Amino acid sequence: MRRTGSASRPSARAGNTRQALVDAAVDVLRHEGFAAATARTVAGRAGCNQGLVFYYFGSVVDLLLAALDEVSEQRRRRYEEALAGVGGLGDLVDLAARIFAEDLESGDAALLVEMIAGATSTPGLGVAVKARLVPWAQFAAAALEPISSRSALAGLAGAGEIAHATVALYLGLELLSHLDGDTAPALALFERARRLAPLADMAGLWTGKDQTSPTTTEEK
Amino acid sequence: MRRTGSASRPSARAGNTRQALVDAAVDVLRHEGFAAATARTVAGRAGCNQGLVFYYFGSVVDLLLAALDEVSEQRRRRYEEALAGVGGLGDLVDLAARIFAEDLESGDAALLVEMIAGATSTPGLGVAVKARLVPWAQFAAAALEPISSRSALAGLAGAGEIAHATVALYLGLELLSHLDGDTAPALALFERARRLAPLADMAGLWTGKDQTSPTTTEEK
DNA sequence: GTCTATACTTGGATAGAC
DNA sequence: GTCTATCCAAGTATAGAC
Repeated sequence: MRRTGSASRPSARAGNTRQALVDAAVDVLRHEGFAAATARTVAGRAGCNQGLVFYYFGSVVDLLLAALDEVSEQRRRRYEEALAGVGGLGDLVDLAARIFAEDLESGDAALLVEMIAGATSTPGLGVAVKARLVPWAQFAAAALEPISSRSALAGLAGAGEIAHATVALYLGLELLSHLDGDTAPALALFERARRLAPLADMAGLWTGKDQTSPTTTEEK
Repeated sequence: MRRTGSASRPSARAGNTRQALVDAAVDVLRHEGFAAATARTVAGRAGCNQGLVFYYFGSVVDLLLAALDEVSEQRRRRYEEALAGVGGLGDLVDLAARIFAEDLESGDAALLVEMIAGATSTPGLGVAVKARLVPWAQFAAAALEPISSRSALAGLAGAGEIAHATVALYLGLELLSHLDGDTAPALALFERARRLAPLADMAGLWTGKDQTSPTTTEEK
């Protein structure tokens, strides 16, 4: 097998140190948190020298933002893919439950929360993180659109409001779950929602693509 | 005016350095975040020497926990006082909106979130914070009790589940608000809830102290 | 109780050899 | 591109003077 030029141990990186650093940063943020995500720790996990963090990213914060970008992009793709198959409130709750469980398990949700909370003590990080949060809010708004703008609830609450609340709930549940590693309460909540979804579905909370009022029996 | 014994500047502390340190820690956690809450920063704000943190609290973390205790106790008292006057869903939403706006404004919610998120990178802090979170969850459960156990929703979801979700939403909204200092979305959400409350009230979501079901007038 | 001084550690960032 | 070496700043914690 081919070795990289220098004599350093090949470790976890196959010729792409920059990517190895991003991956390592993701890993550290996920499991050790923002405060532990130092240049030395991350570089150590990537199997390379600490100075390379600055060579590639200029600063630690920029590396962490790159890590956030990485998972955000992955998640966004997966979410939108999954959303395509949703045809009712039951489906949507199933999807939300699955997504949340995955993000909780993988630590992706934790990473996001750490970056948000860490932004408080790093000037300028707040706006950068917020910009990267926009896609998540948009995804939530899109997913909830059949409820917020075409259902029986339409007009009672704005789509943006519902999306904001949903993202907040997602983050808050992660925060609590991560506190003691107990994901049971959050998962139970989604399980409950899953069981309640059919009821709400029948009550007219979800409407199909082109159905605006229950008066016409055109095509379903 | 009386001066304290030594020649140091009287600053913000009137003879009680320990309390001044706690207050300063509260202040720093509120506005600068967990990562900025170092012995030097806090002691500086308290107007005393950095070494006194260790003299009084043994470690920085223990000082921060004392700060968390301080605000938790204050909040708990205020909440329970306010809860006494609640007589319907409308009242409850008003109370929640007011409490949340206050906690957002004062930074108390931010302090809690910072401690939770910071716990990730400090071994042992997680359980300590969780223990201090129990009263908040209990308060939420008590406040929501008329909805979760005696209303039309009773049986659909457990009281613990609803309380957990409520606390999570509270924390998540703070997280988002603090990100860019924009509290508008969160406040708009509560404003919306406030307007919707009367509707839900009429729909039977709230029941009085001794009303258990519309069929029997016996006591439960 | 409070301060000064200091030991020790860790982290961000740069310079320069290879 | 990667490493070693190093500088400097900041943090925790302790010792000891007052």
